[in-house]
Amino acid sequence: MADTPDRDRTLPPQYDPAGEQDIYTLWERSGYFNPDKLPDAGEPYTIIMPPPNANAPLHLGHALFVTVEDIVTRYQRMRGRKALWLPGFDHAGFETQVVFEKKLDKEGRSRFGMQREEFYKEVWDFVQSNKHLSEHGLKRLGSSCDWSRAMFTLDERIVKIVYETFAMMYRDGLVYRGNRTCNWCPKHQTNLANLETKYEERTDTFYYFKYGPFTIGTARPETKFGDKYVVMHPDDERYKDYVHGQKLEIEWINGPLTATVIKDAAAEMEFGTGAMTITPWHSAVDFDIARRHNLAMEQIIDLRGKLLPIAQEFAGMKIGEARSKIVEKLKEKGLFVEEKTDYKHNVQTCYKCNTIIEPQVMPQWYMAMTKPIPSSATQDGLPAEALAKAGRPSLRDMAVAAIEKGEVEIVTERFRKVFMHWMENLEDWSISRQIWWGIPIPVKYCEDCNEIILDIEDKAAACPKCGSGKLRQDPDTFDTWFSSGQWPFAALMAQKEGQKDFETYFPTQLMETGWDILFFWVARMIMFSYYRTGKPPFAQVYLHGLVRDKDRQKMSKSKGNVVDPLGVIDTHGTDALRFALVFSTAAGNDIPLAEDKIKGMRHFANKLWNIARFVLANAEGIQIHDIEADGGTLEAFKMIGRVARLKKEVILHLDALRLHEAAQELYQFVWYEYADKYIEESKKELQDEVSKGFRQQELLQTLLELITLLHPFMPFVTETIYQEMRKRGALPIEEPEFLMIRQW
RNA sequence: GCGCCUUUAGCUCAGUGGUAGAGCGUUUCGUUGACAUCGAAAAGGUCGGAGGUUCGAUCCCUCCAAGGCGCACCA
Repeated sequence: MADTPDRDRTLPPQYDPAGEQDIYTLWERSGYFNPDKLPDAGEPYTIIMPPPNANAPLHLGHALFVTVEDIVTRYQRMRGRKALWLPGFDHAGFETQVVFEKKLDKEGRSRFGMQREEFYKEVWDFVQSNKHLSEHGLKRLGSSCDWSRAMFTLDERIVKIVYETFAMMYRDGLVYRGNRTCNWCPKHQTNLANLETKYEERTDTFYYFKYGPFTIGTARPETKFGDKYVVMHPDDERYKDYVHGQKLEIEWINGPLTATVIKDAAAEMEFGTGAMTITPWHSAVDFDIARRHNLAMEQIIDLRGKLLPIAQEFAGMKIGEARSKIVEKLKEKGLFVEEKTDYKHNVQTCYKCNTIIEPQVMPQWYMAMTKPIPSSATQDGLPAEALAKAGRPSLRDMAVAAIEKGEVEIVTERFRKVFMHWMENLEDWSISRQIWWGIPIPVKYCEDCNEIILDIEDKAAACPKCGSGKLRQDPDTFDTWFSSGQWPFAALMAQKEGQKDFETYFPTQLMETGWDILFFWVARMIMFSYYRTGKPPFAQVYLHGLVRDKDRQKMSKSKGNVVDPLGVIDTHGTDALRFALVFSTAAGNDIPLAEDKIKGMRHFANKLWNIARFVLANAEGIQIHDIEADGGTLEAFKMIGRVARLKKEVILHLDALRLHEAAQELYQFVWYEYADKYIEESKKELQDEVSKGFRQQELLQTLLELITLLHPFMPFVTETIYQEMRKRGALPIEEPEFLMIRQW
């Protein structure tokens, strides 16, 4: 339209998401992501971002959490709150090390051939570059978080806080060194927490062998070399002639040995023959039996999963290949009774590599979950009733009380139940890992007297007990959740001196994360926070589900169904992706996300754009003013009244974190009420010179209200429209520079 | 073993104590200015089954069926 006088005033008929980055730059430069810069902001509203793992590119899961947290942050900001959304990145210890080792493997290298410092340095660089990529991705998603406060879980100030907590807990006896069965992954060469293992059903062969006068059953003949205890239930009539402690000379795999009869209720009468031998070094159940009766234990399998010299001719063999050979030998010796090949049982495996966990007895650090916290520890913030009820509460009790009291609200009832059920069965948490990437455990051991020396400043030169100068640094690192569990208070405490962030922004209001890390992370954050600060870390927990593909399949690289959020943004725009992620998505439910849905939401963004185009083209040169002052039409008040009612609904939904309902109401109102009915009517009204002026006002005012309500969901298209209105002088001068900070 | 969840239109999912909604899809019609990334209209559901509470249930309770999930775990 070369002959149109106001050519630059004609908006293109399609919304172009390519301009999103410019809008983001404007926001960022404005400084308003930093709540301290917000004019006249009221009470703080804080969300601590679950720090993305700095080991991989962003996926749709990130897009989802960003969308939800950004909607809430923008909403609260527009409601006058001093809204802080604090970003960060997680070094993600074991996870990152696994990713990095895979990378090494591809290059034909291995960490076992590297110096620890060299390895650490390479992972550090890898993580730094990933952090930059992630930050860029988060920005493209429209995150209105305060980058000036961004933190990394390995920042010196964070580590210091983590160490302080460890020291406090050590003095309170809440972390301790325990020498017992741990979950050893022979592939990754580290101990794992129970949560980091899973059970897989396998069908194996179950063998019966003659063990002196008994027939014992086992699925693992290869562990049985050292078995010199035979256990049965005290009430088992079949074995009533044998007494506890009785010695028997028997013939076993590698010759004669003296066996001892143990009576223990752990042996189930219904299982197998009711008689079993035990291998305490490689089974937690057996370990408990051995400890109850003070029995000897011996290691049979080394840390790589190979048999030790006790296995004689089998020594050095991988347990897998040794099994059949050992059975063969027992057959030759006439000790074999029978085998059943349909034995179904669950084997514990590493959650990362599926390798079968080989229980090993070795010293690890543990956190006591159910032990009463000594009265010297911080307990101020606990509700009095909860304290009374719990007596001297443990870490677990504090978390349970927090939920029961409602100091921490888990938004969906379903997850509250799941949480409580998990808390009931809580066992001590093993927090040490034999990996290199992570926060080192700040402990030294005296080589001469074995004294444990807590040394959080790395200054100890001599053993305080025996004076020896021979100290050995604990080579292990913390479970990454030990540090991220402290994140809500640590990320605020570690900010610049004088900013008083912890005082201002803690406790936070909302924790938004995936339900899959409810136990790993949320539960631990609650416990750490009460312990360290006496307060809950957050008032509410909103759990989102997994983003799946259109066939409800989990997205994974191996299936090749991974959708790259940045690719989606390139084709459909951030707003379309964001709206698709919250539309029709109730909290906690998984989200099947088809491209069609994103496309549909892109149509909506475009619809909004064209609504604005129509309104602006038909209200050229008009500035919004108070219609009531000059007596508007009845229609106008009806429309404005309806928008006011819509706003009330949206506020109710958003306050209750029903983002999907707010989104649906807005969608339907904008499209079916405002566009299809009101704008269609307006075409006639605008022809009428008498009603024209009012109608222009109504159209503009309604548009401004609607983009305001939609802004948290679709920040880019709404801000673009707002800036266009501003440029054209449609907005009164008292309106703010950005829609982002316009108050509802 | 302990516990949790789901079952609503062809598909994917919202929702409510008073006889149901959206997106996508389907059918028919309609394009000289907001938008074909559109408009007008339509088809399509006894809200898994049985029983109960209620004046009234898809929504509350019980049982059943199918599917899914979490925790724990016996040699």
